[in-house]
Amino acid sequence: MRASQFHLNTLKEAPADAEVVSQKLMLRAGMIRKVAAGIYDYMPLALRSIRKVEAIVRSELERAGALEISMPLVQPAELWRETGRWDKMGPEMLRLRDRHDRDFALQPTSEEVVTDIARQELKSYRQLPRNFYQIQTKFRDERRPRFGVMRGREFIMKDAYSFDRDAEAAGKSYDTMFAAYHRIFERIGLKYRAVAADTGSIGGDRSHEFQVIADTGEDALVYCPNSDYAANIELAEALPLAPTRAAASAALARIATPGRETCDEVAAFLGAPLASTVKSLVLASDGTGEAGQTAIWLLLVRGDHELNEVKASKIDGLKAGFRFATEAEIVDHFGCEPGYLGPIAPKKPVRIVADRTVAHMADFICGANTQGYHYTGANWGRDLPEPDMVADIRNVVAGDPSPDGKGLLAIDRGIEVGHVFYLGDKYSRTMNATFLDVDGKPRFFEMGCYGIGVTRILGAAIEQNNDERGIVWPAAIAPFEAVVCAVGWGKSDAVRTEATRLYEALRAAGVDAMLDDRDERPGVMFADWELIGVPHRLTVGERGLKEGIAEYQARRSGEQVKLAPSEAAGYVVARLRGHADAP
RNA sequence: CGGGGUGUAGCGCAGUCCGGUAGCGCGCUUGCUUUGGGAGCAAGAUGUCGGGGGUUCGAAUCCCUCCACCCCGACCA
Repeated sequence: MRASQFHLNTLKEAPADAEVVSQKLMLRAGMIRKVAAGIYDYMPLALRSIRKVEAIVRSELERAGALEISMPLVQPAELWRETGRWDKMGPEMLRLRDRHDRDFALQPTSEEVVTDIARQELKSYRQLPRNFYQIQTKFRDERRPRFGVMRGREFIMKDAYSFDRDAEAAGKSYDTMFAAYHRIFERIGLKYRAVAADTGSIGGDRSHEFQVIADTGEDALVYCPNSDYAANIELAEALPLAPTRAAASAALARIATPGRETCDEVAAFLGAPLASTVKSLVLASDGTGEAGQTAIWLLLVRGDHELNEVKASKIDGLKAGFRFATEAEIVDHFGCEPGYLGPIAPKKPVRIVADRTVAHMADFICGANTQGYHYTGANWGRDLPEPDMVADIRNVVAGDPSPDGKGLLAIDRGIEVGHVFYLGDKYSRTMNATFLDVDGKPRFFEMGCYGIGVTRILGAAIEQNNDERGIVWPAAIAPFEAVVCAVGWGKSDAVRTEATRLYEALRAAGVDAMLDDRDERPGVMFADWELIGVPHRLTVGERGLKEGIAEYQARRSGEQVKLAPSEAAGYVVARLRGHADAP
């Protein structure tokens, strides 16, 4: 490709509404254009990268035995009604009506349609296992789309669905896809981590997210550096930080703590460690109390810990859903406004759930359920009854013991770019999708689903790989692998000849190369290609040619090498393909 | 959905308080000069000032209303 024939449109300044670095850089590089909130044009540069990601995904999925299909973007409501998701999905699913007033949805995912395919196409166990995938535009009407392609409403996703005769076979399909995902992200060239993820209503332990490591990621990834333990913080088990409860040594005392409403403020005021305080969080679950009333819950975590809402949602009584209590409900049950709440003698009965660590605390500090007062020296069993329930309800923090007992946990931030999930018969059962097994009896398919956010990968790659000059693409998904910058294209026959020869040599060697023949000043060319993030650059100019050199520069390291023009193309090829004899 | 904010040229912004018919930088066009890190000079083009309504002799500016976008929160996974 020649730059004079290509479409380049770089900006010195990013649009003011761009928030994260990947969004700013993609806009500045002219890769994407915003059309509406969370909806973008993919310009030629972006589409080249997208196609490269897709090609890697395709080749690894085909190798894993998956078969590509394409399911409709516009899907009839009747299929979604079969599984109940027409109602459950809520406004995130964009709905539309056709001219006959029939309901349709823009696909946010395709379990219903693919299960419908399976129940019609897969009649016999002899046809199993089968794995269908598509790379398709998805639409999810996010309440707050942001971060460019990282959380768009319209995006490109690869979604695969496996069908097996039983759970064991489904486990093998899962493992196959798990391995394929590892190969995919290795080939793309990103630092990533596969972590155990929450399985929601399906249950079991078969769900992993593939997370690109980036400080700006929305997810927290917990891992143990000494073992293979890795989990999303939503799931990561928090052990009690003391193996047993120490004996009480202090007397209960009610202390005036005027205006100190947070654990931080109270600890500082009392000169006590934050870890000696207990934080009170009040939840409400509607319809689960006596006579169908709203039940009020008091959840206790140590002052320096945070509530984990996914874990809370697994407590009996909160499974059907919960919300934070209103201030009126809090005053009604505790006789006191938030800031001074505690588990000792609330005004009305509440269900008290203590985090494991809190259950092992002695002589702790908590609110006194009286405006302006806290207790110190509080002890379970002496000053208040044992908690109604002890559970793991907090987020782990770095330095916590690993659940596998092999060391201390560390935390990274990550961007979820892939998810593998064992579905069981959740969809096949509700949609009555069966095959005839070897014994001649119909059985429900055991299913798995596997997603990769193709467009999100671009954003994640940039979040992980950028510097003050712009994007630093991994070569495998860069829009171009190398660029030849011709300095003085318009006036020098020698430059034109040599730059063209280098470009042709790169192309002949299979390099996806760009020839910058725009006759721009060198600073303009360099700035453009550094912003766009092309990994390898060769510069040919009259000055260098007189000295018999072409200049190489690596985008990531900035390393510069002077080369004989005859060796320059080979040098780039060696660096790209990682040959052992690379200089 | 609640709260806050912003809409002026392709991008970044000033002008709005205090009404007088729109400007700056980048980008774009043409010419000349320049040519190894976002060139210089000169001449130009590009705006329904987010839309609609109102007040006024006159509205980017004041009032009403709608819309879009952004942020925070809640919600969702």
